[in-house]
Amino acid sequence: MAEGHIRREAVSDQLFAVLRDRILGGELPAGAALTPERELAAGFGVNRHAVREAVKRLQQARLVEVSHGGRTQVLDWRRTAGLDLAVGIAAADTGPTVQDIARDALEMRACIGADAARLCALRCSARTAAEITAAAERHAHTGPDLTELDGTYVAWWRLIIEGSGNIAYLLAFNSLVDGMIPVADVPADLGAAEILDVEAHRRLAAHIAAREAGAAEELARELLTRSVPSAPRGCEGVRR
Amino acid sequence: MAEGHIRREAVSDQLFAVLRDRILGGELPAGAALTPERELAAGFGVNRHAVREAVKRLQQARLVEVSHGGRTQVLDWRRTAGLDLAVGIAAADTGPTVQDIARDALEMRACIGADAARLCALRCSARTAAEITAAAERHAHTGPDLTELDGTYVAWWRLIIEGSGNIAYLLAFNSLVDGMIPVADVPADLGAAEILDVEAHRRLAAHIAAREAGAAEELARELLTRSVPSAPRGCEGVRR
DNA sequence: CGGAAATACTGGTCCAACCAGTTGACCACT
DNA sequence: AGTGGTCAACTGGTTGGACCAGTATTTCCG
Repeated sequence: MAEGHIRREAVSDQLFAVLRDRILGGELPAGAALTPERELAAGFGVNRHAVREAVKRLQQARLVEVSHGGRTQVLDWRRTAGLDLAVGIAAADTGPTVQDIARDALEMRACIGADAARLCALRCSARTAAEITAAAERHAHTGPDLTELDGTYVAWWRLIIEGSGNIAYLLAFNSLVDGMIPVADVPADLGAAEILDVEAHRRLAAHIAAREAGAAEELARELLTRSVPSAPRGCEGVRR
Repeated sequence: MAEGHIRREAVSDQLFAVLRDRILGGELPAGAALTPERELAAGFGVNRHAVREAVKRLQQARLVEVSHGGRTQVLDWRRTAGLDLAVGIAAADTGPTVQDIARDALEMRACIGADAARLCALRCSARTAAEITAAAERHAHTGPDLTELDGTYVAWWRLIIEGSGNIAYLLAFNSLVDGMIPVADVPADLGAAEILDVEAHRRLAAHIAAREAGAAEELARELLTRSVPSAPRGCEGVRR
């Protein structure tokens, strides 16, 4: 069972990744016309249906605009693409580095997590508050395995986000968790001070149970910003 | 030309919407097996490729998990789906109402917008700060047309978000703007006090230009929370 | 020259296979 | 009885070709 699973990636998935990276990398600039499906199929030596599946995904990611009969146009991803694309941007070799994206995601996590803690203290049921307390305790007694710890930690935060009653936060949380899996190094490096601080988790759970919204928000923000590198990055924000 | 253009939605798009709503509506619970592609094609009277394109989109939205040879499994969207799905959730007749989603999105907008204003004051270039000031002025002199006003207002906020240098914020902003278009009623109702307060926009731009991060954050939060209904919604947060 | 018709694209859909994995029933062997 | 292998019947993945439905371009007539 030690053997790694030999996963053969589907053709349309590979194609999607290639086209996505071309767009995010600037090789296909906004406004340009995407190569026609038939040409792409011929060029990559695959069937047109596979190309169509890939293009359909580009369309859903709002990276292109497809018009029946006309040409498929490349959109400006900075203006249209959604949060689910963060992982793809990191994958593209051009533009922001993985570290940049990771920092941004951590910043967003702190911002949303703090507000979710506040809302959770305001709105969650007593039962949910008890669950959060129990989960904090469970996390405190989790073995030294870092992967396992990370799992219980994420599960704990999920409870808080769910308790906030804000579905947008929940979905954004999903996007961040899912997108940061391939960038798992960062939490391992900087997150120890956050994940291992059992006492802070207990206190945050207590704040929520006591309905102390302000204190919960403050503590959550402090806890979540420990992992955010306060790097003096380039002055002009979003770079290409 | 008076006839409204009869836009024939693509078959795969309709199919995607139907399956998505079935999943979000709970008709296809998490863990259940999706009907095989061939059966779906036969049942809907369409070609299997159209079904495949729809399923591929479900997969990208992380609503299902497809395994070659095995059955396609329905996932728990509350644990996997990303922010781009917010609009779909509102469309499903079961679960949260459109008002719920709108409130959540407005809350998230306030949370991110405030932090983006803070970061923008800290990190944006002088040129960007000048652009933000100019855009605020431009917005102040925009005609009484509400749609037009909304456009300049969104454009102004986009500058601030971009100036924050956080790509995650930018993408989430895109998701929110894009997702709230079909729910445009809410801003029209409650957003007047926010959109029309030209003076506050000028002050916020000035705070950013003066690098007063704290003041910028505070004002942005106050401005953005005007539209958030402080409704005493159900106690237990995320409902099905 | 202007505008309508013909033409050459592009994406959208369909049919009919076949390849490639998974599953489970069945049977032979230990 | 339990174990292991074989095989048939699913499942999704891919291919080819054909045709429909819109759009863009060219052509050609008035």
